[in-house]
Amino acid sequence: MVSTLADVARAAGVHPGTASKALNPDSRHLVAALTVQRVLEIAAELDYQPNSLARGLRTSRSFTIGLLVPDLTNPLFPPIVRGVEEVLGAAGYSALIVNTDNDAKKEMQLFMTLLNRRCDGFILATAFRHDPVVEAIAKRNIPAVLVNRSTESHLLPAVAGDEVTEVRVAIEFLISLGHRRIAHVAGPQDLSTGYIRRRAFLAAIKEKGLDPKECPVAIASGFNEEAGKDASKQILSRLGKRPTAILAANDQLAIGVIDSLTSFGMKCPRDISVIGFNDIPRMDRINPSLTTFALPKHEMGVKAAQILKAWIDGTSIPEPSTIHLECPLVIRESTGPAPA
Amino acid sequence: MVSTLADVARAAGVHPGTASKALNPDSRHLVAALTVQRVLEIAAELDYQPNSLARGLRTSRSFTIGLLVPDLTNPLFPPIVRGVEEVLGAAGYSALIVNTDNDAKKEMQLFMTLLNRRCDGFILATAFRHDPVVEAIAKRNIPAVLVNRSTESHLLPAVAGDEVTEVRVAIEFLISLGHRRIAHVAGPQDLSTGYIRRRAFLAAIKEKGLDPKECPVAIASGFNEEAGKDASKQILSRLGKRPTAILAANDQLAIGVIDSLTSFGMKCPRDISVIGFNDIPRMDRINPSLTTFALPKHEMGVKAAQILKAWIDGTSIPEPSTIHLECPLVIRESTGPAPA
DNA sequence: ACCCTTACAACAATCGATTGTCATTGGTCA
DNA sequence: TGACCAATGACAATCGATTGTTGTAAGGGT
Repeated sequence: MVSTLADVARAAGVHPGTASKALNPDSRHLVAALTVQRVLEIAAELDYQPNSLARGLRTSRSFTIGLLVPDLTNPLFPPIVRGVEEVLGAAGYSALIVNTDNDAKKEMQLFMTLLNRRCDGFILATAFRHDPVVEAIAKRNIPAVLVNRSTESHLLPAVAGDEVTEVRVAIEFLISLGHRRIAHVAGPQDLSTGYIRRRAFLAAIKEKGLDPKECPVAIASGFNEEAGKDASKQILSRLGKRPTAILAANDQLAIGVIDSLTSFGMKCPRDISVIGFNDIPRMDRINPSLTTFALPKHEMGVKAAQILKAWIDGTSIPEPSTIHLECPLVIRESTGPAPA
Repeated sequence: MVSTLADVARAAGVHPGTASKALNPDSRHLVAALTVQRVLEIAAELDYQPNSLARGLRTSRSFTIGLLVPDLTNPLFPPIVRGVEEVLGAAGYSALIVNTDNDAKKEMQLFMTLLNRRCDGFILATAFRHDPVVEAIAKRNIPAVLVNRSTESHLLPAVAGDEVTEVRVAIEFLISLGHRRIAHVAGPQDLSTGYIRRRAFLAAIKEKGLDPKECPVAIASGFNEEAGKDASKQILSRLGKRPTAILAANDQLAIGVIDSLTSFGMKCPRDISVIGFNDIPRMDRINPSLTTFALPKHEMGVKAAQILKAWIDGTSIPEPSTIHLECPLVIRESTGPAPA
């Protein structure tokens, strides 16, 4: 069916080992130019393509990377994946992509299957703040880079947004619009994106001298619209004055917040301003369009892939620290002046 | 670092071949129960995991499938991918996913690299009506299933929406709203999704006795918003009476159509009703929310994967014909009664 | 008591490519 | 002319698992 190295060697009248050397640019100098040419021609003629399994077995380099994402249908991740593939694909790597659904058990299990496939490296968009998979990777000293999320213990390099700055910018922006009572719908606290943004929110509130009692926080059970709606309702049902702005830990939560308003007879941005995170597609077209931070998703993927590639190649062993990329605030209709 | 079969065999005091048989449920009966148990225990103790490269090389089964999509950031595809992984992942397969960007050359090249990785089968969401990759696959008799798109020559099984029916339903629905001048923004004609829908549109117009001269068609250069906008402008700039409804070949085109209206001083649905295809996420939240056909994306992935799995397993060799899944019309704000 | 079957496990070949070692040839230099 | 060296390519071991073949001992039947 497909021709093997032995086929090429036979047709060229040389030993398979010689054919291998002729085909491989690095060892080609060990073979006479004439022989190289003959082998090359016959290889082309037979449409020879090396069997990556055999090569991988021998060289223990599979030119495959494992890419773990929580859920591809979350529009945050495809651009990251594309950034990764752009860099790694050009270098000859293919990506095995799996969805973990934020399930730690599933994550570990899928990681093990990828490991058995002898992936040369991993990119994880799935990290929990305490993540057994990350620990397993670090212990085995396997090249891997985190993206979007980071772990509490800095075992691996990570690429993420500059969340602390973003939260501060959001609060400053809301204050500039006259808001004083600002609430936060936080994401799950076992994820860095949920935890760091909440801590940054509390810090920013304090820093700006706002009254913490009037700046409540509700923790959503997931990064989805339903959870955002629930958390928002918690905040709005509290006794005392309602906030005039809500910072949500991502766009889906923000949408949930906006959805929750009608049942309180309120409207965004008239009564409540809402800010999200990430700027997933079409946030400019929903109603009201959403003010949010434009996470450089593609760039994050590219950056993470570059670090991983250099690590695998042995060009540079990265520091296990987080690279923070800047995210511009995109101002749209969901934010406006605080009601009088 | 990681333990091999030889390690397990040595520790258990048996020959590697015996250990292999003990570990493999199918050949386990060839080994004494006591020995099986000992091998199993030691394997667990050493955390033995078979090297899939070695196994794949020997058995020529990699338990890997190749998944070609045009662009993961198009929200149509992630749900399909998840459907595929749900079925195939459970059966022990991992998926190598690549983006072709509707570039035939890239498609062929990526296919070849996947082929060298000895994928057991392929799922293609990338097919052109005439597709060299599909031909190459069919010629080599490799298990593969098309999804969402089909080819002109039915070389491989395909899973797609029931486009002809959908188009007819759309036209009937618009007629029932009083529309008589209905235009079509078609997709690229080298894709079945562009071609079939256009042909179905022409057929439905004829069938319903509408005047073809008042039911113009414009062909968009791609399935994106910009191309939809351009095509729509072509239609609206024509001499004569403008259409009161436009059927777009997918949701992104429909959005482009809606965007184009302002420059003509028109509004959807007041002046023009718009219908899309696929019901990608958040079409219920844009303004106006979009009437469209809810393509069962996840189910398509599941179906395609099931067919592929059965084929690979040799359980059943599928007919190279297209399975059409039903798509309900989701009626939203973008369609309304024809203006008087 | 002998033959035959059965159960078991060791053995070895194999998948396809890579790579270090070794043998041969021809040429250079003293 | 003889020693030496460079160039070349054949050879063989190897990666790790699978699987058909072979050898051996125990057990059953007559």
